[in-house]
Amino acid sequence: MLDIQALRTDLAGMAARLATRGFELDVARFQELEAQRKTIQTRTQELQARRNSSSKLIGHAKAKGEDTSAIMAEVATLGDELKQAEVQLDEVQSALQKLLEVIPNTPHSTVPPGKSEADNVEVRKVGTPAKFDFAVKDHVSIGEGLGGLDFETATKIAGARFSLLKGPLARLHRALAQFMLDTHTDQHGYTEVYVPYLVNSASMRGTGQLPKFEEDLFSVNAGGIVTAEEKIQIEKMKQADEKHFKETGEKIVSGMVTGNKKFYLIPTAEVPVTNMVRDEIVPLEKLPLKFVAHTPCFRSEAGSAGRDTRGMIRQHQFDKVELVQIVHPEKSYEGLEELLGHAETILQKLNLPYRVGKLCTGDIGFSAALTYDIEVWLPAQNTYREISSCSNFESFQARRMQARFRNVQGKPELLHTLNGSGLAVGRALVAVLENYQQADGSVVIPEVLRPYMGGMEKISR
RNA sequence: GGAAGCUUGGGUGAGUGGUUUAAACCAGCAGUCUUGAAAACUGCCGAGGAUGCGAGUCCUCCGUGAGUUCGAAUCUCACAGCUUCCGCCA
Repeated sequence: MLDIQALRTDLAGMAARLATRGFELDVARFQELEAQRKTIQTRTQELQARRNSSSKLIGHAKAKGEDTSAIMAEVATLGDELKQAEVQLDEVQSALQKLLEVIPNTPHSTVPPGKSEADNVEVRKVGTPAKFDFAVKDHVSIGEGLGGLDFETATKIAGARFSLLKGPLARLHRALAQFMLDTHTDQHGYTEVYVPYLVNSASMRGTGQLPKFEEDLFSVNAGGIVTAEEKIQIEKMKQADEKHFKETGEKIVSGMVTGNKKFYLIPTAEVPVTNMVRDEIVPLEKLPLKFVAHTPCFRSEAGSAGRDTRGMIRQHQFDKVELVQIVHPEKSYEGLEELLGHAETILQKLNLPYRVGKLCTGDIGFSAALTYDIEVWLPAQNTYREISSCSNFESFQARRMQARFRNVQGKPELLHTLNGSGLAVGRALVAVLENYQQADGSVVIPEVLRPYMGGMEKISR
């Protein structure tokens, strides 16, 4: 969420910055709502002040045993007007909030201008793709050839966009995750955390997935899956009950129909980990906070029908090791470079060729101010594919979450949040299979992973 | 799933309808004293917001949301969370 003060003081400037990333801010609407808010808020507060002082007078008078009927008659006339003003204020405030919640972050000044993925800027290329003296196979053929990758069974169990790993390949997948976690905790100073995979809507709101991207998420209702029709039915029953109790004045008994609790499946560990500091004031000396978590990630892939349908590139469920830093605002860009380096280390240790790119204004995510993508070389596709995305969100998420620290003056100030994949485990597995494949269909295990594979050097049929 | 209790500024915690503005203590900050530190003493010390050039004035917040009232931390209802016990369970 953007700073509403920034919008009030420099609306045109903010609109211009948002325009660079292709977002058209409804300036007229904002101004209209702001004008309304100002009028209504001032009037509401004035009425509240009058009510408060009159009520206080009644208290004084009653204490002295004086007659209060005159003041009470006067204050009684305030009631309706005040209630109406409060309702109006509430409406305009929530309209403003709604408008604010769907405005993306402003890009950092160093973000290259551009419209799409094609305008992203390459920062560096590391490692050289190996030359193969045989026809390379993609990870699907390699995995199936080794008997360790089984999409058919996964489809039977769950459906499209799921995968099933078996034997040494399942272990290799686990080895990758373990290796990443150990590297980040032992060498990069991150604290490992284990977190909930289901979160509430407040957490999704905090990191920016809600309210705008609900269709990308999976959700569940505690107490069983509830269909849309059932939901409507429950809502009707609730309303009928409420009406009944209001009309009759009967007491509502605990255990009557109540709302179902909704959980969202995390699309990334960013959500639970970053929300650790939601509504917190972190002491200055605790900064920076650096957390690493290995979790499954669940994405509906609603907008990507037909894309990457072969293999395990784009799945409804995949594992990821996520790096999160919660830092002092002055340290966030320093932190981003550091975090990016930590993610790169994994690829270097695995000896996988990759390149780093800076996303342009048109391709950058909703909440991010600056994003680096790391793409790993996939020989079968003869191209680099995204395996990590490292972003600085500045105070955008912190403002939504009210995540703050106490500055040297002792005043609460918004933190900056950063995160990046270190790395996507499924895609790392794909990269290892394809880059380490041999002519006979076997796959050599990268040296750093062998301790996690019981010393195994190669996976063959 | 059942029962009981609880939820108040960074922490502990008083506060059962108005008489002052949420007491007190701890932590924190500043100062006095001291060669320095500690102790002691003095003062400051929740968050968000409106308005104003400013000093200031005002509003909101006692788990969340409704309600009763001229007036609610306090009364009523619902929900959430925590603690303990019972049941079930990996």
